Amino acid sequence: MENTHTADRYEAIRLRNQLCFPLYACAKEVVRRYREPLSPLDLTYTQYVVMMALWEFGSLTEGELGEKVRLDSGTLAPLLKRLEARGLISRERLCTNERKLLISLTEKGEILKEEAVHVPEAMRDCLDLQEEELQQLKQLLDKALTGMTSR
Amino acid sequence: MENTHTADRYEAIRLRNQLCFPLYACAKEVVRRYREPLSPLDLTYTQYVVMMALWEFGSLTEGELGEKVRLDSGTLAPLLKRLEARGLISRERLCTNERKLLISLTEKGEILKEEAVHVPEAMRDCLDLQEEELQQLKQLLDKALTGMTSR
DNA sequence: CGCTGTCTGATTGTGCGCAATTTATTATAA
DNA sequence: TTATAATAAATTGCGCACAATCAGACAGCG
Repeated sequence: MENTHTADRYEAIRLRNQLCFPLYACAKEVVRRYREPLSPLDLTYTQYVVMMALWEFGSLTEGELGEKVRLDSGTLAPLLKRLEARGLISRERLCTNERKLLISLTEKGEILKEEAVHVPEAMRDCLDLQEEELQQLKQLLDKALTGMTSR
Repeated sequence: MENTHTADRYEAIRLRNQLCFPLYACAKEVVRRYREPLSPLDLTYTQYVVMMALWEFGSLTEGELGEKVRLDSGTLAPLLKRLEARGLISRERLCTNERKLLISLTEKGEILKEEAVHVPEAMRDCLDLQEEELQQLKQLLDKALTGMTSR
């Protein structure tokens, strides 16, 4: 027993035994593969996620938007300024509460949604997994994420 | 049919229907949670991954190391310089091929391995999943990663 | 009214992450 | 044996990502 323990002393810090490393590597690879289908829209993956939130939920304050896409103000503020500079969104203070910044789609931003519907098709076969495995993976990730949010 | 198609036109770009978003969000959250257990070692998650590769495989060229941890020279070069500046690794050109840069652990870097063995314990309950689910998740991610690498 | 504390974003600083380009070295081929 | 091509890192440029800090706005209380 002691022997086994000694032999396995470093087993837990082997790369191949990590769960988080493939998670981290897989996420990076997927984001990298979004680049091509997103290039006609001239959006990064993160910008695409932000736009999806706005397409789905309409106008949101920066805080609400940050919750949806899980980004803080340090990332979101400059990103939103870039989207505003391109005329895709507007940023305006609420008159009822000047602290809050309301993010809304411009017409140009709304129109971009039409091009965006083709992105998921282009990404369909990105992960070489069966339909059942994809669902299983999504379910596990959603569960993991929920578990981490509530703690 | 046409009706259904029209109604579901934007279904695929809803945040909640994305597979890649929870993957991306989950990976970020996990990396964030590594911060605390890694702070005694004064390593970022990426640096930890690089050190794991060196602890496991010994000396590697920058190129080989990059393959193991899936990082390119643009990320790796400055990261390795920071680790070298802290005395954890050495960087030296091979005399047989001056293009290649051999990365090796210093004694200090080797010693850090002893502290690192406690990191996985601290992260054990990070993901609120059953043992079986964790294995399933790892298996799916490994498969997805393999599938993306070979294409 | 003025004080105090909280709320909401903005800013700052450091470190990835990666495409694209550059530099230096080695291999090859005319 | 020079040209030429391939290789391996380094550098550049831009955009996240996030902790920490800052600043303005609001709410509530004396």
